[in-house]
Amino acid sequence: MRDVAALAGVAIKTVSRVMNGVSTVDAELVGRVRKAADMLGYRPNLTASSLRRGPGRSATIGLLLEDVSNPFSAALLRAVEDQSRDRGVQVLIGSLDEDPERERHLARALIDRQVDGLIIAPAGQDQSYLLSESRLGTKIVFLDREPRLFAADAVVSDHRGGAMAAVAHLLERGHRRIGYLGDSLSIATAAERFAGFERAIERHGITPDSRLVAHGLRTIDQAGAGAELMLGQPEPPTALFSSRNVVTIGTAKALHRLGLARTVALVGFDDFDLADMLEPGISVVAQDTAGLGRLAADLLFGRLAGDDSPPSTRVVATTLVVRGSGEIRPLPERRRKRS
Amino acid sequence: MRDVAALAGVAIKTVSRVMNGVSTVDAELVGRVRKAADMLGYRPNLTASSLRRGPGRSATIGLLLEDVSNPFSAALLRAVEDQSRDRGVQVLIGSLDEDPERERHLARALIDRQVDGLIIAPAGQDQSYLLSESRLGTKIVFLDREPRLFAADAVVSDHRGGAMAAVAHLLERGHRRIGYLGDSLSIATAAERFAGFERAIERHGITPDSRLVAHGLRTIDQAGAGAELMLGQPEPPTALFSSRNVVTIGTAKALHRLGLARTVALVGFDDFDLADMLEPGISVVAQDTAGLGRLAADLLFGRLAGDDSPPSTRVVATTLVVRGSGEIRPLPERRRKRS
DNA sequence: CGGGTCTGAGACATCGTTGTCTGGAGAGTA
DNA sequence: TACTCTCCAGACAACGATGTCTCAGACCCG
Repeated sequence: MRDVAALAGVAIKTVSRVMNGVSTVDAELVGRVRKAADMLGYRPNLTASSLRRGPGRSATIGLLLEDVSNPFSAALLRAVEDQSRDRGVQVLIGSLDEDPERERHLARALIDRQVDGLIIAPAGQDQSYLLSESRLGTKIVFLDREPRLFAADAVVSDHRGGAMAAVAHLLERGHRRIGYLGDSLSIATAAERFAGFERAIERHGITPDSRLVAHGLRTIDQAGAGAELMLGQPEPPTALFSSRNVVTIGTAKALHRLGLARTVALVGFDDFDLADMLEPGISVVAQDTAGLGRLAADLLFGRLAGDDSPPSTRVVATTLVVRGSGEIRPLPERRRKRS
Repeated sequence: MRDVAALAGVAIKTVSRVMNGVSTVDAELVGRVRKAADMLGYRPNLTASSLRRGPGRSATIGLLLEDVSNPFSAALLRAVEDQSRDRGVQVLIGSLDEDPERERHLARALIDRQVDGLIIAPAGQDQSYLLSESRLGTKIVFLDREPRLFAADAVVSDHRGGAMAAVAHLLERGHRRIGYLGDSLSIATAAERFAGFERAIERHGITPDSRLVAHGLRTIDQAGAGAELMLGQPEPPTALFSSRNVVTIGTAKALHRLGLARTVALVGFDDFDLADMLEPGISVVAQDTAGLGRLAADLLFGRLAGDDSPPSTRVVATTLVVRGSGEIRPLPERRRKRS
């Protein structure tokens, strides 16, 4: 910058004015400075710029997700990136892998890099550590899961409502023994979905049966094993609700292995690629991933633009996608027993 | 920092030394400073630090991929992130969507933010613009595709060799009319894969037939339409090679629609989730995505650590994954004509 | 023709750190 | 005891940019 100023024969400050498009600069000087900058290949140093300008001006935000290589997180990332691109904002990312320790660590690392804002899909049960961290002015928005012990905007899917809709769909088709397969209850979204499952069957006057509930399924293989176990019982379920796409896939594989893919109904939470290509197609409750990411980014940029209304949580609706597996009806009692 | 120094009764510089773990500080002072920093909730400003330290010390790198929400890119991202995490380095990301303009724009934006290094899966045909950009010391490594008109390290899959292996696999099963379905030839990797396809069939003494070649397929639907068109010809292919996972999926769908899934063989380039759950399972040439990402990150960190050997390209082997669709044999000539 | 207003460019200080240099205190040696 | 050497903390300047203030000159009006 000093060199540009020297070459153009003006003060450093004038170069700064030109680069920032300040209108009170003489047209001839603008031309001289531009030319000098081009000749020298000058590029402004945004690090220095954001240091001087102070908080909230680095044009960089942070995004912490469960795992950027998982399709759900990847879709959120892409939506946030698209909203940021229009504003010239860059995105720093991190994967948490359900590790609360890593959540704290990465949130700090990003705040230390002076991100203007942070969007977090939290792994832990307690975000109070952000109280001190956010004092420097970093704006924070939560995505997919609400914060605990910390007040901030959040954007979440209607986990409970979506789960209720899925289970109601099975109940309407005559199922009474519906199995639940899901991830650990310590994950807030899994707990919400399970709550929706319970509420739906209780509304139908059905008593929950602990033999038809499996928690803690984290991988395709675990889910498959869990499903086989549940279906191998004396009085197996006639329909299954799985609370997560990994679990849905594992369950679908198990049904295929057991030859029950056209006999036992299945509705999963979370859509996934190729769900429509399996036989039968897998019915799911789909989240509006693009909408979630977009809304979270919009809220964050709103805060950065000065919005200081009280924090609120936005709930985004889910959609039931009918593809075949969820529309299978239960076999009449006698035939099922005979088989 | 000033406040910490005041509270601990030492000079600012001593606080700096303590925070950076310089060993020549008296143990008692270290204790005092630590305590004061904790009390005030002091966090160092890495922006200022990297400004003062100069280039190559921001502990941030940039990663430009085709589209972070596509599983291939997402897997690369995750691998790079994992390598970076161990070194306390954060990752800025960007999606290029095959747009050379955006590639230049984002590369600049990241360099302006003083990233220490940049890993790029380039969209354009010409990376010479980086000559001037990289003068400030940013190290650059290419991933998935080699640079043009710019010398730098690159890590790529063996696109040509993998395609040849896939086609050879079909030839070994007796196929002579093998169709090619792929993305635009202007994409370097697609061109390489097509070259592998051509080489393999020519080695077998088969003359390429332009009716069995379709380029420019970018979406699942386009691929499906392309496959239907090719299979509807008077002398349709008995086997298909698709050069990309999106195309493979579209093609598989088309085969299902036409009832040919168990008649026409299919091998795709790129693995994808659930390829093993379809009927038949889809045989593919799989890339070692984790290995590609890891190697690119390692090369970059090597450069940042001072390695200044001449740039080189590393080629990572592919693996043929047998699942059923690629092992279908051609129907005897008479039966095929009759059907 | 003089005083006041307005426009636009430069000097200066500053953002939060860290590299370099200086200097004082303590230890070891002759 | 005096001198040198070592060790460690502090003063200072600088990284690259920008907010604030000042001031020179053009312009206008009475």
